[in-house]
Amino acid sequence: MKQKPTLKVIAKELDVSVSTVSKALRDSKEIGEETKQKVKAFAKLYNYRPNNIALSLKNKKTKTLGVIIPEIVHHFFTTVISGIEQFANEKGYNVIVGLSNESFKKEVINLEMLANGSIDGFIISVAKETLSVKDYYHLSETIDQGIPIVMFDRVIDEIDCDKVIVDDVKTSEKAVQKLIDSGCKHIGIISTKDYVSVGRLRTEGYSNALKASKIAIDENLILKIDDKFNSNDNLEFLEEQIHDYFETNEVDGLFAVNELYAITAMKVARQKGLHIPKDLQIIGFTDGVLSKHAYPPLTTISQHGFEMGEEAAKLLIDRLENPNEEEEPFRTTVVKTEIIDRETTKL
Amino acid sequence: MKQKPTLKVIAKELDVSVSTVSKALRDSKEIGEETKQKVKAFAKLYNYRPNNIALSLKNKKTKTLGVIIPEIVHHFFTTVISGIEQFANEKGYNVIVGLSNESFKKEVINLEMLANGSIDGFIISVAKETLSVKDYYHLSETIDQGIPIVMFDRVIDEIDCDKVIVDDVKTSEKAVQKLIDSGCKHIGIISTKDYVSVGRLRTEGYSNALKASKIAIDENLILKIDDKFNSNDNLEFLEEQIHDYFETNEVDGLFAVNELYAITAMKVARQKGLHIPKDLQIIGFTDGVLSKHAYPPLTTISQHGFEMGEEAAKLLIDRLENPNEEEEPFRTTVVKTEIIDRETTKL
DNA sequence: TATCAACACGAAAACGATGTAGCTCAACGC
DNA sequence: GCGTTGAGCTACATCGTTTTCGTGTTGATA
Repeated sequence: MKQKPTLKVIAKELDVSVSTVSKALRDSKEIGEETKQKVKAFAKLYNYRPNNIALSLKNKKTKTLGVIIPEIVHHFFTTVISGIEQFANEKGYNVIVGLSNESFKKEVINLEMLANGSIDGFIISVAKETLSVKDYYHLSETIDQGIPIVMFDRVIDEIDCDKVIVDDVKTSEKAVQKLIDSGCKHIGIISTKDYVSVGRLRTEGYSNALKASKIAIDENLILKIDDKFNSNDNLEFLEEQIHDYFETNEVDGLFAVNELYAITAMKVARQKGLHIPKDLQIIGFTDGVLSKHAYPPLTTISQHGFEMGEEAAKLLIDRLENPNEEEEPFRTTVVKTEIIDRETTKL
Repeated sequence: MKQKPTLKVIAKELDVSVSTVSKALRDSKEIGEETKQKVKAFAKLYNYRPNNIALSLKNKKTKTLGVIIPEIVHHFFTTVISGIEQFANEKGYNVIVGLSNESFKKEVINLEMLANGSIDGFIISVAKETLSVKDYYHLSETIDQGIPIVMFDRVIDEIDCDKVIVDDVKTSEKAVQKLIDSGCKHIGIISTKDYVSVGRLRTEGYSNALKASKIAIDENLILKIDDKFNSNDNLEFLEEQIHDYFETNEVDGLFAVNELYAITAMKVARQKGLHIPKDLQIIGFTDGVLSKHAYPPLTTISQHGFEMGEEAAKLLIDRLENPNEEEEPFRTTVVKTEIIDRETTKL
């Protein structure tokens, strides 16, 4: 086992000083050509690489981004991570991932674990529990300490920072409008409780679309699922709720705020003998593997997770590398969405 | 914006030495009770946290694990990451994620980017391209430098290190046996090219099962997909290949080495008017969201990704924290698998 | 011959923390 | 009165780099 060489050992070996080695490797003009060559050759031979930790300490930059998400077993979040990773890597940054598991406490712990010098900035999608208890101290404190945060998807209006979102309201309007245009008369929505910002906004879009077409809003058609936890932990619960919903409501169009809700609704509808899209048209939100490979393939809204990730990384790295007295105003990037037409709608 | 305080500023503020502050905070008996209290109170007030980077440099340990996987938009890998993350966090470790995108070059770059002090050890599932070009220098060199590696799922026999795998051969045997028991007479397999270890082993299990039942092996029934790249990049290609396969072969049982192959096969079969499971029974490998939410829900083999992740993290951290002259023999943990019976098989 | 760049290099501080070794002052024993 | 002891604190080295500020040796110039 050959240990990684340090400047010191190279210096000793070559009988020069540490500074000389450092400068030679960085091609400083202070060092003579001959010495440079000698040092470089030696460094290459022993495969010298500067120790990142030492550099981080010196530069007070780690070139590492902390990404904290509710769960990773989730197509949308993984595409976002891909985007972050790609952009970050291009810029020479690494990515540390922390999972909050939708828990407020774990989110706080993760933040604290990393906000001690390990990372330069955060990209975060807030846990449902955090949104529900409305305790944002850990976030504001982190920002206060000079560590920038970029929020994506689930954002907090009260916190001032860069954000990457989709236009949930407008997008949902478009989706519901499509349902209307396809002839649906009784359009329902399966959403989340209002504390989840995206759920609230998408419900708002749903209402807007109906109003615009002068369709009365029937509160019974609005189902707000209360899933505080991981999406897969309470699948039966979800199925049950949707089942009850179908028992008490007759709908011919359904807008679901995520693909799991959409897929589950399809499953329940099928059990009830409904044919999709003949008897019931469905549009989901978030284009993931489930939508693509569902039967029938689900018409859905793509929110371009990869681009959201890229954009979030870009915002963060921009801010990190241009600390213009941090007086730069905070930006909110709206990533455009797109309806992917598949087979659960007629149009 | 209040900057994070360091020992130095606390020391100056309280008019004691840096060492005193450090020791007071660590409850050293060298320091008088009074001073301790004073320092602790001050530290709490200003929310002092030791700088991780400085500690890493001093201790030559980063308490960070590097995880390099082919792609993250993939249910199996994300469950593994969840497992890694959970175990690592419990032990006070962080997780840096690197994506190889199935590319040899990106794998090498990722390894080098992290093997300069940023991490204490690696957990890796090797890129397909790496397996295909059989160039393992970056891996052996990393190990040679004293950075331990744990491989999972896609492992390399020639490299000596800790490994976490499932018993692909035995498991596949069981699956195919199940198909035989369910009355299938013409059983096919959709696998990968042989350089992907898991594909080769699962094909081996397939053959074994047939041999055990004295069924002649028909090479035509063995389809080896050559997808060097990301699973989603060449979906049409995959579909085409499977389509051709069905054109030239009559099968009533199918074993697919991953869920995407299985789902795609179901789709093609459906297009050909085959009823599942009446006309064709299918078993997949890897229990993901696709299998669970497919129509009909796919009978599949769960390889317990979460446990694999936990196990990998455990092996790595064990080795990191017990550097018993690194003479500890390398271990290979075999995580047990399980057939999840759903609706694409009769039994 | 004294002066002065230019050149090539080294010493030392700094980043933030820890731990060893040493210092100072008081109390105590004999 | 002198050595010993211990409590309580500080100085300093260290981890691996970078960078600023010297410093000694040239060779050229006035």
